Amino acid sequence: MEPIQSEETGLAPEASEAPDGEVLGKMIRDARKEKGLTLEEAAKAAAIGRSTLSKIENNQTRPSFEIIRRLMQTLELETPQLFVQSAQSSISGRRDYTLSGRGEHQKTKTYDHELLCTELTSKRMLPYISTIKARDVTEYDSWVRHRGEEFMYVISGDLVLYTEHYRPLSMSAGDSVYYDSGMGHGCVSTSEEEAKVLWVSLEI
Amino acid sequence: MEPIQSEETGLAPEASEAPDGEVLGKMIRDARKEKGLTLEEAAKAAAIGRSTLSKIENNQTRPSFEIIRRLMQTLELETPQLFVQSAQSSISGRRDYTLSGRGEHQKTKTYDHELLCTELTSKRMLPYISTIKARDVTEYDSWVRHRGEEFMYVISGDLVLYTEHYRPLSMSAGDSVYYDSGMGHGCVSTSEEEAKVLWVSLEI
DNA sequence: GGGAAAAGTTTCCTAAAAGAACATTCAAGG
DNA sequence: CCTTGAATGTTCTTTTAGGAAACTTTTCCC
Repeated sequence: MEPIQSEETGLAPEASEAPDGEVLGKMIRDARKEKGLTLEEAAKAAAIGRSTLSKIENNQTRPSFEIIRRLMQTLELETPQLFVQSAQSSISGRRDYTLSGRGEHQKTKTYDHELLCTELTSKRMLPYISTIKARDVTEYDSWVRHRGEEFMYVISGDLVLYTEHYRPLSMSAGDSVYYDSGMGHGCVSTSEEEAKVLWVSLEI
Repeated sequence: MEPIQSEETGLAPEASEAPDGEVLGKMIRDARKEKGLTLEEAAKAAAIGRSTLSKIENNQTRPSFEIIRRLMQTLELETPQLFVQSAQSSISGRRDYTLSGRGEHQKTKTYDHELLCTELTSKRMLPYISTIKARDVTEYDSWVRHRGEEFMYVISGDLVLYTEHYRPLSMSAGDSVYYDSGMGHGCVSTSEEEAKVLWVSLEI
């Protein structure tokens, strides 16, 4: 149901593998369920038809931008999510290497929360993996805060990222976040087992 | 042009004073002009019709979400802008936080590269996941090279990282490397299945 | 279980978006 | 001026979204 290509442009819709085909509907349904709303309640709140919402959730239609906008407000969805697509993964063991100048790459011992590179002074980004114990915060009672930007990727487990300015964000394996690390933040593992997270931090 | 209310819901569309009515079109036109594209070029790049784009820019239509998504990619528009009511476009506000949670990531036109964040302009690091097809190089025939640093983490699969100055490096799930991306580099998947790699790139 | 009520899905129809073709405007040269 | 070609705007047609209502499924009491 997508051959939306134009004769005029002659372009295939390659540039458009997006939330639509698969995940958009699920995303919205999840958000609705999470708020404990029925189709009717949600539809009413967003001022759209019940059937329309149903079709959207089942990916049976390509909603208009306007409709999506209303749903976003109603379900309090974060915008970027909608434009983004899925990836998932699982990992096993790990070794790390650091390639720097010219010469050899060296192996760093990686235990549990460990740096993923050596020769820090020559690098601007700081990659490391953290293991977050079940139901335990990474850093206690206060926000972690350091001028710069940070990218986080959940390798395994489930966790919640708390931030100073936003609602808590539930994440699981394969999810990622990019945020301003000057904003207070912290994690709690919500899975039974511990969660593994890859961080790449960039100081200003 | 707004009586979009439903008999069923009986709700007025109050909850929706958004970019549509006035600014959406302007926003898009501005973005296009800024990139120095003509209607035709932009439309082609976004795989939509020229006339459609014209109508959108003149607010003569309520584009579908899909269409907006493509335009966003093409024009590299910031997502939130589109949803923010602000009739006035002072987007200056802070923008920390790009979620790509719940397993959704934006896919870029770069075939199997999936960007893990949006609003690129506001970020210094560029995180993305690449799927490397079995026995296929990521980038063909020549080294990839771009001033800056790069961190790579193997999510799944086996691969070999070839670099200009070093011996090929075999890596598998969980391994990571940090290197100067100014040095030519490229990957080949050595596993039967495709390999998934997480990259975080930092330009100088 | 059986029957109601609620939740969700599908159908049908109307209104509107998307694309192609046609029309217009605009900028340069002659 | 008056072309000429590029860029944008408008008209026309086809396709599809969106809503109401009919229909199906699920839930949950009795």
